[in-house]
Amino acid sequence: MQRVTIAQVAERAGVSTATVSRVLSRRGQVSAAVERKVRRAADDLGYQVNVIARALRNSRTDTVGMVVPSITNPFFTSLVESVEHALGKEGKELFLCDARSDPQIEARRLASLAARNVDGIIVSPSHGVDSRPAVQQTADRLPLVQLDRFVDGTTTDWVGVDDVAAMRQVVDHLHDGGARSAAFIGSLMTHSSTEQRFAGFRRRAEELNIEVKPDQVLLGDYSVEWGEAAVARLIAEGGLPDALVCADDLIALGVTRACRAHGFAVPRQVQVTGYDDIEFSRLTEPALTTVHQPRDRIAAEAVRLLAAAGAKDAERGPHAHISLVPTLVVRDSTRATQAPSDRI
Amino acid sequence: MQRVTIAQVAERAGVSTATVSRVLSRRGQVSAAVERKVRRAADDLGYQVNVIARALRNSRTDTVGMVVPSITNPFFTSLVESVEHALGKEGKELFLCDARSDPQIEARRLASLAARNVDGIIVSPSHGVDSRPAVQQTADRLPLVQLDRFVDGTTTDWVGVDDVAAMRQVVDHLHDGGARSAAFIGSLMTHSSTEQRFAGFRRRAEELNIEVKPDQVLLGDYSVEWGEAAVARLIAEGGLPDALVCADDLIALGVTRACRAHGFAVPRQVQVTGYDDIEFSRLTEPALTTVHQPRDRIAAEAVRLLAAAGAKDAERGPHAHISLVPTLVVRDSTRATQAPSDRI
DNA sequence: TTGAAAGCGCTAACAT
DNA sequence: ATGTTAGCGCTTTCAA
Repeated sequence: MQRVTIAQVAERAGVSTATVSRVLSRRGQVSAAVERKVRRAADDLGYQVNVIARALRNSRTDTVGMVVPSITNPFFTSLVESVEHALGKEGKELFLCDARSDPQIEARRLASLAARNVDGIIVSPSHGVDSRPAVQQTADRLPLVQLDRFVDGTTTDWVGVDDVAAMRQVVDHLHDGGARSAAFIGSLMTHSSTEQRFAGFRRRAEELNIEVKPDQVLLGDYSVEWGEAAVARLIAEGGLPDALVCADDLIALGVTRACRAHGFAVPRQVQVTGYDDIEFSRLTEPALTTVHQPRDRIAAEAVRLLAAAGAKDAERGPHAHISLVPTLVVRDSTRATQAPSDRI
Repeated sequence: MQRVTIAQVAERAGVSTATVSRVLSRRGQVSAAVERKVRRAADDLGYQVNVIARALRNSRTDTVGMVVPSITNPFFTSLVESVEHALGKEGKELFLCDARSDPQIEARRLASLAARNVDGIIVSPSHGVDSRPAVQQTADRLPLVQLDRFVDGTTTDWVGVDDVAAMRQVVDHLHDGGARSAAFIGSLMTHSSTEQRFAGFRRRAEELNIEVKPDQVLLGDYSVEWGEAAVARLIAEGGLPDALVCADDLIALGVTRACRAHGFAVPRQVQVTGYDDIEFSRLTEPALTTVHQPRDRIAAEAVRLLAAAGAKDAERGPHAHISLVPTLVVRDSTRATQAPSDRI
């Protein structure tokens, strides 16, 4: 149970602690013979570095913190997986925190990560406004990249997708399938993703003369339950439009299910689209047409930005906003494109 | 960017670092006046403890490590959520690692957690045999609890559900619905969950005279894809039995989907059951009958065991195996019970 | 009640 | 090429 220290290794190998350190952290010159002795002794004793002590000394932990709104949302878990993978290549580890969509918990997590001396933080903020103080404060102390969502009025690096361009593709596709009216089902406008997605949706719908009734813009949260509830409400208030555009796949899953439950055929009577392309989106009946986010790419860019920020350190350069273009994945919840009509 | 240290707070408050420490870690006696001065100074400077330094000194981190086979499996993420919640009440944080179902990665994660001086480790081992050395070695150094799955031949605390009892309920229910033949679709027998679940399934099937053809026990992995592939294989090799019993919900999701795709009505022609009760299990068409695992309870017990192990420290008491009884959640993928036949 | 000082395990000057 | 030593920021004796 007693931890083996560098001093014990040094004693056993008959050298100084400095030499052991040099060997084990592969810095500085050591003769082959001594190196062998040291490694031998370390193995015999089952030595393991004390990362804590090393971190205190180096003020570097080779650890990156990540905070996501919900660890049970498959989009975020797959994003986490991508980030962990990208970090692995740099020899860094990930410290993952779940904010439970609560800016207060989020603030605590951020503070705690900072106190742990993580080398940088990747955060997908829970709230477009309320997350600001904590995110900004954290960004002032150490490298921070916002992922997917961002907080209003903060100046930090950001990586995500071009929601407006994505929604343009979605609306075009629905229009090709014959949709002339549509509803939007999203979360409250409490974070940038919904805002952007809605803006993109609305703009393109207008351009294509697709009718969007004001009371057919329904805002709740990113959950299956909300998707189900929204459809019930639409039906109660006068029926469904040609298409239901959802701000994420969880909502779309609930929407699809509710449509079928209420006897509406998807996509024959009503087309449905999601966003994110989580694994389960292909499993529902019918499989969901959705927007695929290039997670690996997003993760790679985030890690790169973090590394860059860590390097320059003192001088805070201008911040980067990297937005990648997502692709539309057409499955069975929308109507097959019949010879796309000419559009301007 | 410069971190505020206890020394700066001490200077500003006009006291010694020892006093500051006493105030901030609320140990030892300090006069009210001095306490106020110190808190004031700390606030002014925006002081935050350096968890690293504290950990080095105390050799306690108030952090628990958790290693799961796959962070994209919703069962594990919801388990993680429960664990994090339970730990929060103890003022501890969670360091989460994904082993990607690979014992080698798992071993690295465990070593890295140990090196980080976590106070304890919760692990759901990736492999029933290959995970042994790393798990055992780690358990020798610090408090460790296995969750859900366990490694063959290790002696550590364990918390999970009674798979055999659960499968008994499943088989009884299917039998009530008229099933007289069944197939089992699981992962390779590389971890305890499948083993136990299969054992429970087989025993009860025998007792009830339900036919299980040897070539209708199909083993792959815990994934939707495998569920789909398994059904294709069954159909190719002579058709489906009355019931398809799956070792987890992901498999069952794939199985259900494949059945429908091949034109088999669920549950009219073939009944399907899952295991875990992940959120998505109620979303498929038809919603899945499955075994609900009491995650919060499992998490709470695990945290309790860890705390206990951390306390006694020196003397390693006997290890606890806590198995909770899960409940069957009947949905639409099995036939409604018509007046249960008398069983012995 | 408060302060001085040692030391947790490690690394990096600096010295040899 | 190797050793000596100071010190990262904190807590905790021990003295006063």
